[in-house]
Amino acid sequence: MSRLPTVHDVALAAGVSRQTVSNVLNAPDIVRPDTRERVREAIERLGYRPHASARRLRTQKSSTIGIRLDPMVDGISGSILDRFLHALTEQADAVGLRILLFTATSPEDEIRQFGRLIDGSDVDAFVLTSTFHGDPRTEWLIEHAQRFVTFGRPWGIDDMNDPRHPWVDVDGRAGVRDATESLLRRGLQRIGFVGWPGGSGTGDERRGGWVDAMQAAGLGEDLDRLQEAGVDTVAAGRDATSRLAARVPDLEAVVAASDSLALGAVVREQAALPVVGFDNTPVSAAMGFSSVDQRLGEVAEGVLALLEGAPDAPRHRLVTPELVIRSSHPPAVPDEP
Amino acid sequence: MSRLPTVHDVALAAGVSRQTVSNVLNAPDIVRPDTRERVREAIERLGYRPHASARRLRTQKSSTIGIRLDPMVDGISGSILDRFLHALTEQADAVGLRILLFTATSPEDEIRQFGRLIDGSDVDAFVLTSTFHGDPRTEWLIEHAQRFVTFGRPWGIDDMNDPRHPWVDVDGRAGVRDATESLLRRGLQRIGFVGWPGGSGTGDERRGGWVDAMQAAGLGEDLDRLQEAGVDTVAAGRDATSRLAARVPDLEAVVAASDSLALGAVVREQAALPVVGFDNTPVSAAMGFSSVDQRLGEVAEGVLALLEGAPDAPRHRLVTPELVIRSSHPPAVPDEP
DNA sequence: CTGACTCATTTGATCGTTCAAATTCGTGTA
DNA sequence: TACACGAATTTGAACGATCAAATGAGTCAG
Repeated sequence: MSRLPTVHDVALAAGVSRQTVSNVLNAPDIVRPDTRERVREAIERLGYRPHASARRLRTQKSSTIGIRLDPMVDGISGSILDRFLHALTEQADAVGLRILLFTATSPEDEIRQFGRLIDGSDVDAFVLTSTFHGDPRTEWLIEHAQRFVTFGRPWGIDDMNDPRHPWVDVDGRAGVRDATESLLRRGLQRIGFVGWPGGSGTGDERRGGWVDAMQAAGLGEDLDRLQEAGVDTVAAGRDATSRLAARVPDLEAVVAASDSLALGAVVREQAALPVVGFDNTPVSAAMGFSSVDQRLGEVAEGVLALLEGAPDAPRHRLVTPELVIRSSHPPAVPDEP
Repeated sequence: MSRLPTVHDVALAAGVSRQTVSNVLNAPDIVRPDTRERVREAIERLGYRPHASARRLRTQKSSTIGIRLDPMVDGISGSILDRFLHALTEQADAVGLRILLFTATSPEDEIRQFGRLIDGSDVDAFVLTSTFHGDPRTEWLIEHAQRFVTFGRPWGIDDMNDPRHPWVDVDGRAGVRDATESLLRRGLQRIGFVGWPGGSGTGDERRGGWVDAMQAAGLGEDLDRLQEAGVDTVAAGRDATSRLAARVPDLEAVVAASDSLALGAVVREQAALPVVGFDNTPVSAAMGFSSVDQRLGEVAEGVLALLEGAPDAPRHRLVTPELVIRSSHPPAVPDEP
């Protein structure tokens, strides 16, 4: 197999100079249409591909996004990152960006990795997942003037609108509100909520969606009695649902903060009650219960847009999730016209 | 922030030439110990990191492994790739290799991507997952003299020992045999198997492990009656278990070819029977049933070893999985001394 | 017909590293 | 003393692309 063709070879073949070839690739509009076509034809004919490393050396941009591959989280929801990664990879590819993976054992270690990757000019932007209150990583990145976007909003008081911290998040509140309203619209009223213990921003938001919908429906009385909480495992979901069902014998449905909790509810209830989960994981599909889908494609799109984005463009984006209705959902009531 | 230091800066600081700095990094043994130390000190002091792209341009090696990120598979088992990826990333990093992700919509598309990545000198080796009978991808890679390793053995007749096709796989047969023997050792005898429909190499191997163990225990009579099959979903697992239980009322345990099928069995049986799955996914942990762990760390290690491996080293590796026993397993019988 | 101006294209230099060949230095041998 | 030899180090060139500045070809007003 002979040497791969370079800009030089293409230039020779098309009877133009190196730079013109380069321009056809990077700034087509400044090249006269007929030359452009001739060069394109030569590129095609020779099967030329720009050498990524050479380009990166010259431009001093790696066009690569670093993302930490989390150690498998406990719950079933681990696959969200997986799907997000898939969407991100696909869309990044379309705009000429690559995804470089790395691992870390702690936030501090992750910061160490940031340094390594930046110093080696391996990446020129980061995507962070699973942000938490007082996250040292974002602070470090801001301090060191690195490009990044977080999937997950910052949970500090004022951080949400800090223009130095771009973020994309899913509007969990709206998602759970939708799910609850969907059940209300079908005539159910005693709708319980199984969530996470208070204090996690994400969890509180999701609970808030349920509260919103119940109150709007004039069912704001009994909300304390109708909710239970547990850590994000199937067992906790099952137990929480048990407690709830014991306290509210005429419970009509359960909305859960995650598919893990929802699966616990489903296992416990043996499909006697409609259950709605959150994340639309393969498990919800497999078990046939409804779930709120995070629309990770849109999240990925938002992340890339913010990474590229002009400084004056909005610095964050809230994606509205979508309720996916499955067989265990109660049948729809004919809509009012 | 000022410009990052280069070999030149380090050379100046240490009072040597560029090349000596380069040698300290790439061939330390040809540099005199005291010079070496002086250069190392300068590197440390300046915080120098070699520029990855420059190095790759010069050496014409990308030190990057391409791996396709599968579109989320249906079942729960999607997380295997996830965990494999994690192990691979971690270990690759340790030997100076990077992992580059890409996506593809079909094997043909994947082959197109191979071409793209090779032509752009983005990667110099591939890791393939989910190999299947008559896989066109491996053929293409062999044809085009590309370095690669598959996770999953080739299923063609003679391919297994083809030295041009290096592979690492998990010995599913041994895993299921172990699982079955573990139940036999605890005194159970009527152990059913819920597998995939015949014809998939992996599935047939796993079934084989169950057959092996049963026959070795002198229970080879009724094997046809004791097995059922279904596609790899929770629902299929539930239904297959139902059929099995209907036919074999005194069924004592179920061994399944996957955690998806196993979950179906668990849901159906409500923990009345011990169930053993395969893959040790988070779901098995969450639901508390035993499962066979693929030891993805060892698989990753094997993959990297084969990628680097000398041509005369063994061209494939079979990893023995490990049974993870959980609460739903029957209590151990005191071992014979 | 000249000069100013624009648009398209070319030329030389450069990014940071490593390869290959050249140089320097110390040491042992005839 | 001279010479060869090997080890340690240095020097010039190259990898393949893009940047910045220079050149060439038209076009139009004066």
